[in-house]
Amino acid sequence: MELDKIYEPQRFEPHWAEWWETSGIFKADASHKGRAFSIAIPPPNVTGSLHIGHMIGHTEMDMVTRYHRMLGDNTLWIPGTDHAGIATQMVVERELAKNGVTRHDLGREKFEERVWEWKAQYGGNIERQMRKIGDSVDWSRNRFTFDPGLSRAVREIFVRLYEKGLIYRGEYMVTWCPRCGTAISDLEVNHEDTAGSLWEIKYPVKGHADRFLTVATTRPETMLGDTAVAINARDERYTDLHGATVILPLAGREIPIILDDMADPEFGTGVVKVTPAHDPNDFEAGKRHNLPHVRVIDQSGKMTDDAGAAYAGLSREAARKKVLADLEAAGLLSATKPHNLPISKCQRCQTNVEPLVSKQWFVKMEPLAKPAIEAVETGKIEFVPENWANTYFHWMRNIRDWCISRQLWWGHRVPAWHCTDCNEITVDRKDPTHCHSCGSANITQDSDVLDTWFSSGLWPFSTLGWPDETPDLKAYYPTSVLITGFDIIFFWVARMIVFGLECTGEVPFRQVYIHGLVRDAERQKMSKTKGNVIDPLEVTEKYGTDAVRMSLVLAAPPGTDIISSEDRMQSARAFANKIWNAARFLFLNLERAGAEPWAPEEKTAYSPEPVDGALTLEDRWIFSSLNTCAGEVNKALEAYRFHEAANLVWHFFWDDFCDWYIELKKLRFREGSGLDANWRNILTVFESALRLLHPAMPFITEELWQRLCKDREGRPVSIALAQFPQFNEAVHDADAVKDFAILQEIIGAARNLRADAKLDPKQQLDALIYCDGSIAALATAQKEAIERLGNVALKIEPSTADRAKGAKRATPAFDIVLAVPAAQLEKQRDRLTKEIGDLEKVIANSQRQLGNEDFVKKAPEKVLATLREKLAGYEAQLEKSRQALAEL
RNA sequence: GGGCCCGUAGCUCAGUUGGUUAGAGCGCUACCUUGACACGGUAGAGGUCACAGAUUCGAGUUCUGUCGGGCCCA
Repeated sequence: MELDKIYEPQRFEPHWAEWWETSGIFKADASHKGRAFSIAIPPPNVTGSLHIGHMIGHTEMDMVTRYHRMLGDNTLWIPGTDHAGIATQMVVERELAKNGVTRHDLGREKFEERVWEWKAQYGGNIERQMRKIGDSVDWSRNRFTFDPGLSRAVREIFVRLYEKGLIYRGEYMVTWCPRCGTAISDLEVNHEDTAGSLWEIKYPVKGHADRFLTVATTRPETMLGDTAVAINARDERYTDLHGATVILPLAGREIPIILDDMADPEFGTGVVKVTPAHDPNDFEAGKRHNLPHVRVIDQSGKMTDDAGAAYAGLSREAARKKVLADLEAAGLLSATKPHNLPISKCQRCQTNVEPLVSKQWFVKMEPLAKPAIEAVETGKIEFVPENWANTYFHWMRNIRDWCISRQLWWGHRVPAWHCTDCNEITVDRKDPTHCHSCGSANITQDSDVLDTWFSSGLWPFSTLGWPDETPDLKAYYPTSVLITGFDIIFFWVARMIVFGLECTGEVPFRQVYIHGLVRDAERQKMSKTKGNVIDPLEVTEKYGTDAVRMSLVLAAPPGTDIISSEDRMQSARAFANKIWNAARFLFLNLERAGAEPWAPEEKTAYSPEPVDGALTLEDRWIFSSLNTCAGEVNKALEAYRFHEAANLVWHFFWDDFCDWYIELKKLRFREGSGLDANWRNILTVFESALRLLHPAMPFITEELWQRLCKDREGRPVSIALAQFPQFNEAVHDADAVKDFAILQEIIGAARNLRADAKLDPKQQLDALIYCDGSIAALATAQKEAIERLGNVALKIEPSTADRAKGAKRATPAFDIVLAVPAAQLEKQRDRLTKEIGDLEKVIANSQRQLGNEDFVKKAPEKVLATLREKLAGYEAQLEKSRQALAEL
């Protein structure tokens, strides 16, 4: 039973991590009778590895899952990963590139095989990490967004939406990444404020010698694709030019001057260039005015032939330089002004994105968004903290159609076939052999794949077997809560709500808990590209998984970001070490007492057992304290106040259980006593505390619980399956709590007086306590405790007795005097003087309040009564302190 | 430009519906290797709750404004 002197989590964590999986205790059973609690993991990217940011979410999910499992709920946590279209394709292409091979050399089919091979070999990284950190997921239900079942769900919803007219294909301006060679959604773009320039270019007006229209632009290279310039109709400066044309510099093309509100007369020269093929606003303007598109930049980011022979083939950057130089030479560049502008970059590869017109597939979002907004408005889905609902509403109410096609090879292929004979499209749940319009067999499947988030959006129900009505779907859907970071509210949360309602008619989850992001010491978001990620495996190796989990949970109150710091991990490890050593102490002394290991019959709340026919104060108090703690922890966990739950058990275990309870129980240990009531009480509290701690610190609690309970008959195989402690009104002992507080005050006063006197701490001092009635009874009963913990020899005197010489502390309940030589009393004097000053201030304050007629009239009686009571207390205290000072 | 959040002890942060002399962890100071724990114990120092108004008998907590910082969206 003996434990190592120092807590070394590395020695037992791997064992329990493995056993939790092989024993199958987290495997859910859909036929379980309990209330269902289910949670779907936000599927991490299959190419990814767990960073510390995931770890907070995983810890919170694990805490809430373990908590519900211990409540006896029918609990399921579904793990899995997503296939991460662009990211995975990039990884595999990079590998091929090492051998000078491109995906085109392999061909689509072979390439896809290679990706599957890669996935089999490296894709399990994040799952291994999840096993290591103790996630209590059901691995038998592990899912991948590209699994056959989930792919069928994707196909089903695509066809449904297509049939409803909610998926369409068309030529629109989309955000294009020239490096990735695919369209991406607006969400996959980062905007960075960058110092750039605003160039002013003079466009000669045709037929008006020496008349120019000056346009301002941040992207001069796109002027080659201008097909108009716009002015505002009410701009009087240009009224005479209505209907005129200008000659596009460098290109020599004649383009119209159009009247459009997009030109703001107040801003700059009031003239804007219009490039419908390369700017979203201009694209719209082009539609309004029927302007032609001149495409000057291609899909790889190079200038096209239409840009003119002088520019064709140049990169965007080189073209800009040349255009500016050429304009300058022609005397048409009138100004270059510094200008800050947002530059849009591909989230994956940081390449500047390009707005391009191309043929893509879209989901019509507005009709789908409506019920999704209502679900949150009516409270069917609740955001925690609730202000995140604003972010959600804002996005959903301004939603734009979703471009779901990607020009990639890794992903769910668009289930649409194009007919080469009639040009119609056939979309079906089963691969068609002929065109549904003309019957021709000359059909080919669309080459695009779907956005990964299209499949992730189905996750809460596709993982449970949808579109089939499986027992899992019936038992666990809707899921209970989604726990995730705010950065994917749009990407994922919103789309799950949309798809959940559309596919199943029900919300995908009832609550959404949004946690903060973990930031580094400079408050930077952690990201692979910045290279500031903390590897959770490294720190869990160093401090133990439990300590890292605890440190994160404590640092993560709802609605705040989490600053990751190794200091916090160290202090959490110190806490784990404390638990370990408390157990070590108990086990050693249990052996010394000659008692066999023993654990109480499992209950959710306990009352203390009498020792030698009577309940001890420390037992009455600690059971009350445990009871209160259990109640508060339950409340905190129900409300997703993880940090509060962690704080409560920390305080209970360290301050109450270790510092007071164990210290007092040391007085009652007798060698060879066997397993007496003292021991049964201690072990009962300790075992309950382990259960309270288990959701946050699963490893150390499992290790110690197994050692403690291994021989108990009829026990669950794991603490993870034991019941979670609950509050029980009947157990609460208010008198004990009150008396114990006075005991603590007596001991505290003795220690404080001694410390101020700066005497040898080993020297036992005489102490006299002056009190009457119940306090005197308490002091008498707890004489040994006071003497031991205060290191004094105690005498109890009536309050009327003359005070002895020495250091004195006066409180409402008692006075205490420590026999300290007069020479050591200086600090006492300072302290009393300060105390008197403080009291005078507080009394003046209270008197002023009570003297205020309005206050007395309007404040509730309860507040008045407590204040009067307190004032009386302060006054008595002041009197005592003054007297004490005088007696020094 | 629209929206959200933050400003409390040296540092990082709690403080739920307004009502004890505002708390924790780390750090700091002094003392202590007392039968588990120095990853420990005991005692202690440290705050005009960013600023200015308003509401209220009463504001760290509600409202308005100012300043400073962060984030999201356009």
